[in-house]
Amino acid sequence: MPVARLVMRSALPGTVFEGPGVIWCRLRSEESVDAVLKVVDRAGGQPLVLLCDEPNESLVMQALALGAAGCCNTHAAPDVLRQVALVVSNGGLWVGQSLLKKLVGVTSQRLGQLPPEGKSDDWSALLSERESQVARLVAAGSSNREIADQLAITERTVKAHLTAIFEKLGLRDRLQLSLRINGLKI
Amino acid sequence: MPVARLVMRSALPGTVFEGPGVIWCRLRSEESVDAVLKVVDRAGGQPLVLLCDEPNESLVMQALALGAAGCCNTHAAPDVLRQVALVVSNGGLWVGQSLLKKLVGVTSQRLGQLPPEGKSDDWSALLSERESQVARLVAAGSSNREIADQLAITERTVKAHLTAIFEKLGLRDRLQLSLRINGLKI
DNA sequence: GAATCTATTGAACCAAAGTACAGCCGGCGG
DNA sequence: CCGCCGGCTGTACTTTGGTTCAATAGATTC
Repeated sequence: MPVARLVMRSALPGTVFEGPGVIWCRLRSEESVDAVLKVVDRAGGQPLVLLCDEPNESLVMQALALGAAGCCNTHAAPDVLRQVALVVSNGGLWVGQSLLKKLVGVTSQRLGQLPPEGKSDDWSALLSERESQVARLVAAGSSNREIADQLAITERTVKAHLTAIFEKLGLRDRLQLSLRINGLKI
Repeated sequence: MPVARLVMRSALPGTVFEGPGVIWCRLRSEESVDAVLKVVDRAGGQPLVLLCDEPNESLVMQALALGAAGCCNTHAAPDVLRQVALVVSNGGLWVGQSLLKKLVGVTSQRLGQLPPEGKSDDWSALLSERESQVARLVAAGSSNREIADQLAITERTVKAHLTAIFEKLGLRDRLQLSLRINGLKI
C-alpha cells in the first residue's frame, strides 16, 4: 500500500520521494543519471531506486555504477514495484533478468582474465609472459600495429609472438585465439 | 523462523533443501559449482542460493553465471540469511557489498569504451537475415572461405555482407564483430 | 662453456581480409 | 512503371595477417 502511493507521487517530474527504507527518484528522459543522483541526499546509506520512462541497459548500468540499488520503469506494475522495494530495502540489488545474464557473463569472463597467475585456464600456463600480453591484447580486439605501439616493440615482433602462440595453442588465427582467451572455445 | 531452520538442515554436506520460494544448496569446499548446480532440480524457476564454507569472488561469480540468485557463507548470521531469502524470493539478486562494487565497476568501465549508442544485442535488429547468419559464423571463428561454403555462396559475397555489417555496426574488422556478437563489448 | 629459452628484429613472401566500383536479379511500395 | 532494397557476383586493388628464411642478445640451466 505505501509503495503504490509512493510511486504515484514520485511520477511527478524530478520528484524525490523517501519511503520506508527506500529512496525513489524519477528520472526524466532528458535528464542524465549522474546529474540526478548527485543532488539526491542519501542520508544513512539508504538504497535508492531510479524510475525511468525508457530504461535501457546502458542507463541501468550507469545508475548501478553510481550507487543506485536498482532501476525500473516508471510505469511498472504496482506489484513489481512492491517487490523492488522489498528487495532493495533488504540490501539486495534489483537487476532485470536479461541484463543480469549479460552482466554476470561479461564480468565472470573478465574476472577470469585479470589474475595473471590465478586461474586454471591452460593458455596462460602454456605461454610466456610476453606472449600472454600479446594474446590478451589480441583478444581485446587490437590490431598488430596497435599492439606493437602499446608494447613499444615492432609489428614484426608482434607477429613473431603470434606465430609462437598459434603453434603452442594449436590455433589458426587471431580470431580463434580471441575465442580461446575469452573462454568461448576449447 | 523457517529460514533459520532451513539453514541448519542444509548445512549437512550436499544437502539440497527447498524453502518457501527459495532453494538452498550447500556447497562443500571440494565440490565444483557447476557439478552441484547441475544436479539440482529447479522446478518452476525457483531462485537458488548457494551456501559455501569459504566463498570467494570467483566462486560467487561462477554461481551467478550458472543461474544462482546468490551465494553466501554457510555460517552466516540468521538475520542475514533471512534477508537473503527475502531478497531472492522476490526476484532480487543477492550480491555482497564488496563484490557488487567490483562487478559494477568493471562493467561500467566497458560502457565508457564504446559509447556509440549501441546495446550489445541490437546487432540482430540492425542486420538483415543473411547478414546475421554471416555475423554469427564469423563470431564462431569461421574464415570467409568456410562461410562461403557453408552458405553456398561466393567468398566475394561473404565479403560484401561483411562490409555492410561493419558499416551498420560501426566496426573495423571481424575480430571486433566477434566480440560484439559474443557480448564481450557492450 | 655449451645448450636452451625468450625477446627482439629484418627482408621477403604468400594468403587472407577488406575496399572500390561496378553489374544483375527479384520483390515491394508509391 | 520506377525507385529502393536485399541478395549475389565479378575484377581489381590495398591493407593486414601470418610464414619462412634468417640473425643478435640476455638469462638460465646443466
